[in-house]
Amino acid sequence: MLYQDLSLSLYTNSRLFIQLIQNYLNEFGLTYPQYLVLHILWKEDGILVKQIGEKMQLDSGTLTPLIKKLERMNYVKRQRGEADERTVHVELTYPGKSLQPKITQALIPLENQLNELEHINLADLNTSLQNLLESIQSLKNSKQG
Amino acid sequence: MLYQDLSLSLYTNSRLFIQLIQNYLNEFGLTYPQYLVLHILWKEDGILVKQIGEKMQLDSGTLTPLIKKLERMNYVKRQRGEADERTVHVELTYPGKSLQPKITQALIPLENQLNELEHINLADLNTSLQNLLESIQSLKNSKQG
DNA sequence: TCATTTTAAATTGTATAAAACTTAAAACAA
DNA sequence: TTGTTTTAAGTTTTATACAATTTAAAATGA
Repeated sequence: MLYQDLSLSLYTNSRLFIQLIQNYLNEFGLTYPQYLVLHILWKEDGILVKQIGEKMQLDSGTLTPLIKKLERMNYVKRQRGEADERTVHVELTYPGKSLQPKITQALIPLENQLNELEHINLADLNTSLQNLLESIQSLKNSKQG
Repeated sequence: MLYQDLSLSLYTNSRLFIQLIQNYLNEFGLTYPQYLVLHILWKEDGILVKQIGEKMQLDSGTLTPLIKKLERMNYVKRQRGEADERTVHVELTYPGKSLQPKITQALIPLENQLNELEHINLADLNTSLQNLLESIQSLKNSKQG
């Protein structure tokens, strides 16, 4: 029953890690999922809700209200696609762009703390989790076929 | 910025893994957190809400409504402590106990699927995540001190 | 003892998650 | 073309998470 322990480990690690990061996001009034959306946009601005959903594995049911919240905070602007009116492009506002260096700065202490955990190989763990994610996704997809 | 990828990996893996398990819990009308509480009680019946919270790293704000739901489903009974009236003991009912072999049976196909992922060492991953969890907890505690 | 502090649950309010459904637009197919 | 299907967002409902507060009981201390 190893997978039982694994699911519980993932569940608990995920929540506690997010709580750790959340400590540093509070001063900006951002939640972790909101921060993730901004993080994605800082790398690639103007993408569709659908594309954000693919990167985070979330659908519009979760993302639409979250992105509307970011819009009310004036960090992003939502824009209907002209060529395809079903789509919505999410673009950073100036305040949204300006947030990046501030948050990066604020997160440096956390990065330093985590780098001191020498007995943990973050790179290896990342690789293992990436492989696991692909396996889970293939299992989910194979159930549909 | 490795920890960024790590937090996203944990977040996504956790949710998708739970969705995978959830597929097998639907026939019992149970959610994953509800199943986890029952899983804990199957190993140790009659423990306190507080103790369940320590094992799952959740507090009464989450657990109280969840356990009340399990009580409405007639899987557990909540009982005020006699010696210490602040506490609440959670005990399995007969239907709650009877559920264990049924769910164990229903989860076998998932276990088989996961065992076929030979390129993933579940045991190693478990160990790494356990170490990570301890590190995260120590970081959280050190912030409080 | 009795006031103070701590503790275990419960409550309240906000923000996800996710399934199921709706809507409008685009793609497709006979 | 036009009827059917698919797709992208949005809406609704239910169930967590979690911070902050409240309540009642237990533990502590001068």
